[in-house]
Amino acid sequence: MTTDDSTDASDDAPTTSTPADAADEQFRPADRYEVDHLVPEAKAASDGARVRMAGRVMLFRKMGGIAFGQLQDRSGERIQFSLRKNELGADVFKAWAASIAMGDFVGIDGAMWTTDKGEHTVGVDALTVLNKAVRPMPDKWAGVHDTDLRYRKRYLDLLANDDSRARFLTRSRTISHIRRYLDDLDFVEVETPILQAAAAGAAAKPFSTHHNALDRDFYLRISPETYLKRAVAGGLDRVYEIGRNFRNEGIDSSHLQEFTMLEWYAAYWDYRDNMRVVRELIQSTLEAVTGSRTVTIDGVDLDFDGDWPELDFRTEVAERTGIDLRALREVDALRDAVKAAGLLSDDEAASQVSYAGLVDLLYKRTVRPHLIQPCFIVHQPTELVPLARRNDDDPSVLDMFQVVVNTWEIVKAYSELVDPVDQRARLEEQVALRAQGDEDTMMLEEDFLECMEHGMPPMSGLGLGIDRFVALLTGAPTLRDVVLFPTLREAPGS
RNA sequence: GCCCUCGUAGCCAAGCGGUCAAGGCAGCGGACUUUUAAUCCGAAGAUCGUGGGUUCGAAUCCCACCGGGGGCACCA
Repeated sequence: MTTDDSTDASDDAPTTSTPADAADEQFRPADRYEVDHLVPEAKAASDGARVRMAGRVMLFRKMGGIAFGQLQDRSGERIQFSLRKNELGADVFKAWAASIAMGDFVGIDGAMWTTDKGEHTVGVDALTVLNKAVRPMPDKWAGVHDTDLRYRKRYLDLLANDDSRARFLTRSRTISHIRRYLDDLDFVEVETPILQAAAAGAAAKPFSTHHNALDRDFYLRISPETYLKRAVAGGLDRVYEIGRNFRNEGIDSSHLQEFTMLEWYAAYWDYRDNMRVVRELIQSTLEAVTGSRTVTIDGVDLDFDGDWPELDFRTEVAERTGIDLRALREVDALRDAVKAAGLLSDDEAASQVSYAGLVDLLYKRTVRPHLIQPCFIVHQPTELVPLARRNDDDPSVLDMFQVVVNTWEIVKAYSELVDPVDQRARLEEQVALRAQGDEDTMMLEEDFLECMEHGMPPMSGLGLGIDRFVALLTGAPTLRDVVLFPTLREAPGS
């Protein structure tokens, strides 16, 4: 609607679709708006260049015959725009200046010019108010600090706090980089069921729900593992999935009940292959997203460069506690030893009915809190994961590793158990433990066992907690800061 | 579930037993043609999270509840 030669037509009334009396009449939102410049592009354009842009008004100030505002678009950057009385005419200037407020969405069309103070500015000669904000913006200087508000009304947090916006962009870039990396390794991205008849693939308490048409209860998946293995059995040798898992457990800074997990499975790989690939993936992602292989959190530099130390699970436990898991292979004996050493309280020790649970708790309590720099912790006792392959030289441990950084476990991976006889036996142990009251056991899926009986290639799988990884990359102290809309209690009054 | 802590207008925020609960931003009215959190003038906006209690008197002290944060417990 605006042409180049209308720019200097200071005495003509500019063409416009602006509702001049927005305050009086009922405002009706506009429809689409054609844009040809983003903020950084407009900033780079020379004086006199025509630009057509749309975005949110982040600042607006009027002073008699000129008004300045700042427009922010999806680039996240802001550009100044101006309305000038001597170019627009008194009536149009007055009407337009009155029709804009902070928080509104506007389309602007005009020519670039530079103010006396040297700021590159869009001299608006056609203004379209695209939509009004009825509620006020957060304080333009103080922003939004209340954490409750930041989580519940994330859109305000995103508008007011640049670091919040940056964090979610980092999250997005991280995930795209991971996709590209795996695609280049010839992986296929797949999607597997979230509604599952048996919550399998991990030791965790599931959410349950009900399917009306089938009149059948389902669990929300706690892990995609057994479905991804079915896909590999079907000939999709390298598969990955990035998706949500659900675990009906407590919330804290490193746990969410709904979290995003990357899982992949590669036929003919073992856990050693995965150690190499995941280290390279993490290093490459760090470089792509942050430009460095070092991350600083709470003043501590975490150095991801080079090889990472490899720590033996049982050796670490022994060094920290004096307890020899190689000798103590049975739950009651271990519990007595732990209690005797004063490592866990009676309640804590009693809370774990299984050997796996007790070993895991012991490790989390005594070893993991000391693991700050990126490291692999390898060869967990066999009982810990019923889906993992035993080590050939020492069947009491698994061909397994975890990556721990800053006391957070961000990766767990192992060579997969593909022997249907061993698998059935180990899942039956889980069923027995559940019968003894251990809720955190794996459910037995007959269909999965049947799949394995049809034959599965040797493979190794890996899980990486995306939320934790992104929190690490962005220095966020809690997972809630890297999830746009975290689950919270019901807001008061609702 | 337990412990600690916080909750004052749309936002930021002072007040921590004593007159009508500061101030700023945003919004509203006005002035101003080069601002950069523009400035100036004016008017307005608050069940002080909710409900009880103590006190002559409560935003301020106590109890309960709701919500946030941190810690513990549970748990990837």
